[in-house]
Order: sequence, then C-alpha cells, then structure tokens
Amino acid sequence: MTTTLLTKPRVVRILLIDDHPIVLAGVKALVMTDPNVEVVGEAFDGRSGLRLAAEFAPDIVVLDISLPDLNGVKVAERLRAECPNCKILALTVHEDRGYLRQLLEVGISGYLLKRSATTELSRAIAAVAAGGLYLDPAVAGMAVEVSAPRLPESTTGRAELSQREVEVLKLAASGHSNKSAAAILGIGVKSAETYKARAMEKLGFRTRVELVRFAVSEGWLKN
Amino acid sequence: MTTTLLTKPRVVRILLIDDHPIVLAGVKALVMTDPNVEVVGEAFDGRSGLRLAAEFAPDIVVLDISLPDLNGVKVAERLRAECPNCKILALTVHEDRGYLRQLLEVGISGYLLKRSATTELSRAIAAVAAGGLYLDPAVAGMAVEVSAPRLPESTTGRAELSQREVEVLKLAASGHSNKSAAAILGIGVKSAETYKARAMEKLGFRTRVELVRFAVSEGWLKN
DNA sequence: CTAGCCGTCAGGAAAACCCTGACATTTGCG
DNA sequence: CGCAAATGTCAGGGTTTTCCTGACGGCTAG
Repeated sequence: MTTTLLTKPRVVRILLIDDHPIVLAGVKALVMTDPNVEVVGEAFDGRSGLRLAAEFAPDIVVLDISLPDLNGVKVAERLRAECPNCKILALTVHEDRGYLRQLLEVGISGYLLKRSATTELSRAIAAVAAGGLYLDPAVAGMAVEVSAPRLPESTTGRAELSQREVEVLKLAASGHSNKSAAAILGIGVKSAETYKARAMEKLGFRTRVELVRFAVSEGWLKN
Repeated sequence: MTTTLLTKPRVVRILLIDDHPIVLAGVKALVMTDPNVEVVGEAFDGRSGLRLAAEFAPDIVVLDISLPDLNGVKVAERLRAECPNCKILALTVHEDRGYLRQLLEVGISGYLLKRSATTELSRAIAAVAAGGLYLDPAVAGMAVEVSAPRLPESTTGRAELSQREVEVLKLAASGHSNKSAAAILGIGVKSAETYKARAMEKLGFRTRVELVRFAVSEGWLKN
C-alpha cells in the first residue's frame, strides 16, 4: 500500500516522565516548539507515569531513567506490558552499557542523552514516531557490541539478578571485600565470590569501576 | 542613571552553564518566560562559561555543578575571582553536604535543585538578583550544620590531604585499583599505594567501606 | 526427567594490597 | 642558614583477595 500523498499532520501525543520538574518543564518547552507534537501528560515519578500512560495512551513516552520510586528499566518494562502501543524514548544522562542493554531488551524505541544537542530531541521523536529505532550517536557504537555477543543460554529470561547476587553486589559496591560481604551475609567467602561473579557476568561488567557507576545510578550508595 | 519611581525595569542578564544542551535549552525556555530576565549567553562547559562571563558580565550565572571539563566548584571559584559582580546560582541534582559546603565557602548566592518545582527557579533568580541568598528548601537544613562545624579534626592542622592523595583517593573510591589509578595519573603503582595509604592514615580510615562512605558524603561519586 | 537456575562451596593461580623502608625536593621556621 | 616536616617518587616481600574453573544437591518448568 502506498503512503498517502498528504501525510496527515497527525499530532504526536507525548507523555513526559522526569523526576526533575525544572528539567521536565524545559523538555516540554522544547518539544512544544514542534507544532506536530502535543504533550498530553507529565509525571515526576514512575507510578504516576504509568497511571498517566494508561489513561492517555500516548504515542511516545519520553522517559528519564533515574526516577525516585521505580527504576527506569522497571517502568519501561511495565509500560511495554500495560501500554504496548506506546513507544518509549529513554532520555537520560547515563551512558552505561548496562542500561542500554537492559532497555533494548525490554524493547525501547529510542535512547537519547541529555548531553546531546537539542536538535537531536526532535529528530529522535520524529524517528520514534515513525516507528523507527533511534540511538544517540554516543551510544550507537555500544549497541552493536551489546546486541550480538551475549548469552547463548538466557533465551528465556533477561538479566534478572537473584537475591543473593544483588546483596553481594551492593556490599561490593559499598567497598566490602568478598570476605567481608560473606561474613555479613553469613555465608562462605567462596559463595560470595560466586554470586558476585555471576552478577557481574549478567550485567556485562568486568571492572569494579563499572560496578560502582551502576551502583551510583541505582542509588545504592546514598548511604 | 536616574532612579525610577517604579521598581526598576532593569532586566536581569543571565548566563547559563550546563553540559546537557537539552536541559540547558529547557531552563532557558523557562527563565525566558519572565520578561524581566534576559539570557545573554549559554555554555556547555566550564571554560566557555568563564569566557562568556568575562565577555558579557552577566548579573547572574546559573551554573550546573557537573561539568565535563572543570569541576563546578572550580568554575564557581574562578567566577568569583574573574567576575566579582556576577552572582552565582548553582543549579544541580546533587543534594550533597560536601558540594553545598564547598560552594558556600566559595561564595555562591543560590543553590537550587533540579528536582524542585519550576516556580522555585524564578523565585531563586529573583532572590539572587535582589542580592539575597537563596537555598533550596531541601538543602536549607544542611546549611546550618554546614556553616558551624569547621573540621573538628583539623584543629592542629592535620587532616589536610595533598593533591596526589586526593586524586588517588577519589579514584580508589570510584572503584579503581591502585594499579589503575597509577596508570591514570601516570605514576608508578607503588607511588599510588603510598598516597592512598598516607591519605587513609590521615583520615583515620582502615577499610574501603569507610573510604566509600566518605567519598559519597563528599560528592566524589557523582557526575 | 532433563535442563537450567540457584545457593553453596573448593583448589590453585594471579593480582592486588599492606607494611616497611628509602631518597630527593620543597617548605616552614627558629 | 639549616633542619625538620611534608610531599612525590619508588622497591621488596609477605599477606589477602580476587579470578578461573569446577562441583554438587535442590527446585522448577517444560
């Protein structure tokens, strides 16, 4: 079927989710400069966002990954489930491989960094609205290494961490040695080593630096 | 210049510094809704910001603390020196005692969190333009504890860390090994070990956990 | 019932870390 | 000026920790 001659100037309806009102208002002001875009809702946390998404069924959800109540990945996941027609455009400061991978697995349609030029925003929205996949130039390179190499065996599930793995990881990121973490959890050092290794492998991390970055972005180190 | 009877129609001239163009554009859109405010410059990094400040001598510099090239505190410091008439309004996501303390010592006029309501922004600008000090409600409580207790341990002049010690400590807290830190600093592993040991000893830390806690409270693990 | 994840752990090699010096500069102070 | 203290730089050697490779029983789902 051929495309219509006059592409109907159908307005793209957008829901914004960002925990920083000042940033959200700014993004809103930006996207509204495009007459084809309409902001149908704004939320400052994950739960409100999910509620508004269910209510308004927007075309695109512009989602900040760092949220106070729910992890951005969790929100994306639930959005996919509860509002399958919503496209998700992640808008974030995080340039971590881990986030990108998780979000791609969840099925987002775009990943844009806040440090990108403002023109990228409208470009990304246009691309996503058209049904495409948009990745920020700065992370596009990661996508290839991310999509190909991982997990011949995790066909069913995604990179969910088990309870023990999360516990050890938090302690490790807080500066505890495997031995110390093991003592705290009341298990053997070797077990702690195993959990940490498995978790790191699941997350695709190979160095403690990456782990600490992840921990910071997860809010694990807020004391 | 004659004084007018009505409140001064003088426009507040503002310079914006934020490394995320999308956020910066948003803030710009927000402040421009106030007719008394004029944005005279925008910069995405510290150096450009300092240059523009010298060029335009704005009334207020709205400064994001997380910058790629220079630390926000450094930028504030140099702004105070090079452009003494500029008021500085820190706009940031960081709620750390450490940052706030450092910035207050440098002599900023305002501290606003991005998670605050948009109305706070104009309020803060107005307050700062009027020569006042504005602190975000969320950090105002910290200010009192911050202004009084000036390093109880430094009574004899001891808790001062040398440059190298701080550098290695930051890297260590971020998850770098001594070896990795040494490589980054371009020194031998043994030197890095020495700095770290001396610094830990000065601070009275025995474990990495204490170090990480300290780093978090100092805001070293953000950005 | 077979496969995979989970919690638990070992052995041995490799890497990182801590402790003890060491030495040359720089800097404050009597 | 000269000396002691602080700083930047590094090595040797013993101790810990981490890393890599398995392993084994319990549970759950296909």
